[in-house]
Amino acid sequence: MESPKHNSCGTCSSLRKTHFCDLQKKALETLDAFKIHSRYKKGQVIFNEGNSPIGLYCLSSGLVKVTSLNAKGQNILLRLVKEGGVLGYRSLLADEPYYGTAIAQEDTDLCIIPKETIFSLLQNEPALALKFLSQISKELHQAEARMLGMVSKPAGARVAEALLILKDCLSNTKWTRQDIAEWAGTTTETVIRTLADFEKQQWISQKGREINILSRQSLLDIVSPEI
Amino acid sequence: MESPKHNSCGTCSSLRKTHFCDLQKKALETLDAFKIHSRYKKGQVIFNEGNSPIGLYCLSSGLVKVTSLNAKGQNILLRLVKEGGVLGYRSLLADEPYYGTAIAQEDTDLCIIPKETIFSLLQNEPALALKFLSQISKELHQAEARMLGMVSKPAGARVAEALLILKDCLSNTKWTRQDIAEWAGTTTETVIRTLADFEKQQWISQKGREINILSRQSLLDIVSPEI
DNA sequence: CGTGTTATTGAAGTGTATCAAATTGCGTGG
DNA sequence: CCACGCAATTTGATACACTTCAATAACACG
Repeated sequence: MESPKHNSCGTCSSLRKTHFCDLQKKALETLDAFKIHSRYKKGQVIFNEGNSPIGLYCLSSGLVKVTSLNAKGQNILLRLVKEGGVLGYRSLLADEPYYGTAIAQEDTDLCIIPKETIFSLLQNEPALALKFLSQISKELHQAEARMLGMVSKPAGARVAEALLILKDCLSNTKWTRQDIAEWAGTTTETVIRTLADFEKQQWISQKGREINILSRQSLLDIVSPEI
Repeated sequence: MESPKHNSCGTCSSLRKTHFCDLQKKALETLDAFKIHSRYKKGQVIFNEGNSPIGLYCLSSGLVKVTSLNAKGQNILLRLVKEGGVLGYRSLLADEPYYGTAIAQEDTDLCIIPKETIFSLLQNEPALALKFLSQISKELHQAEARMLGMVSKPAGARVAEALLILKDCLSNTKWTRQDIAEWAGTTTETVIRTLADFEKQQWISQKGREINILSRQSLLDIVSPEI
């Protein structure tokens, strides 16, 4: 693995994918001056439910999942963040404790931008604030859409959706049946039975724990059935 | 009914409850210059799912509900906005069409702030942008918490929650069993059976279509049961 | 090559949806 | 002001998708 070349945001390979891509040199230097680079191994916890945010996490590589405990004591996968994405901004901006736990799903490189730095940037860089506004607005949409799905779509459709999203996000990650269940808001047993069903329909194939999508369209069809 | 004294935001009775409360005189004058006052009677549609946002709605009085159609064709109540609240900002900021329909639940007075005006304000008033960031972040939390509840809490708990929220929001509004069902993500029949149950437990009383909460604590207990 | 984790299968139970039909409450116009 | 008619509410019976629990099988990892 190459050594982390994170002396400067300007040379970060993920800069162009981040919200900070359009910052002027001077603002980037401010970022550089205060950010703290950090590295997490697969499985390590980045922050815990209940913690108070100390800053914003910006991923330069890897994959992080944020899960939250529901009323039945099972975890639900709230979001996935990959390189170029930001993590922990919701709680930071709302000035609330984290309500989810962030775990490195793969080896992850990230920078922590201290609270004061990011708030100062947001105040001095209107374009940056607007980018955050736009992103959170989109996530709010996704969250509400997902809520609608949870009450109205059968488990099969939610499993299909989870499959597509997880595969899209990172296909080389070893997603377990439980990961799928946590996204779909159901149990592992239901996921297994549903996957067996999908296989019978020739929409996917399973060898061992691997899942291959054979007909993406068929899955999409049951996610959003055309009336 | 008094005539709408909406010549100026500075004299608006709801100003202090809005995100615009801390604006300097000059910025308020900009708002005044471009805003359009409008009035909706109970039941009237303010915007429809699929429409493109033309501006931001700021309520000076009344109550608006935003609902969205789910996969089974039933409506789900997404949010309630009362005086001082803003409406339609999510789609505006994300630059997406509305995915919900806004209906005046009561006679409503509001001002439409054109898209250009609000974006210009957000760029020139960092504090305003931060307020919006904070609000949307909180709503994202609520949406995700609600999603967790939808998959993990039994219908009874969701009905109790809906009761509390709808009553809190405006107790003098005539909420129907269907309104409750739309918030709880269930059917009117289940709501009725659940309410009958609550009445038997002496947590509420029903006379005709009226519902009175007798023991708020008991309802809270089943919403978030202490383990 | 064993040991713990993940996956699989089966049977039983249950919370809710669904459908249909009766009843009540409420606003409206005669 | 009453009666009418429609909408909202109520109740019952039935169905079923999904969870839950339990026990076995396959896999991956040291």
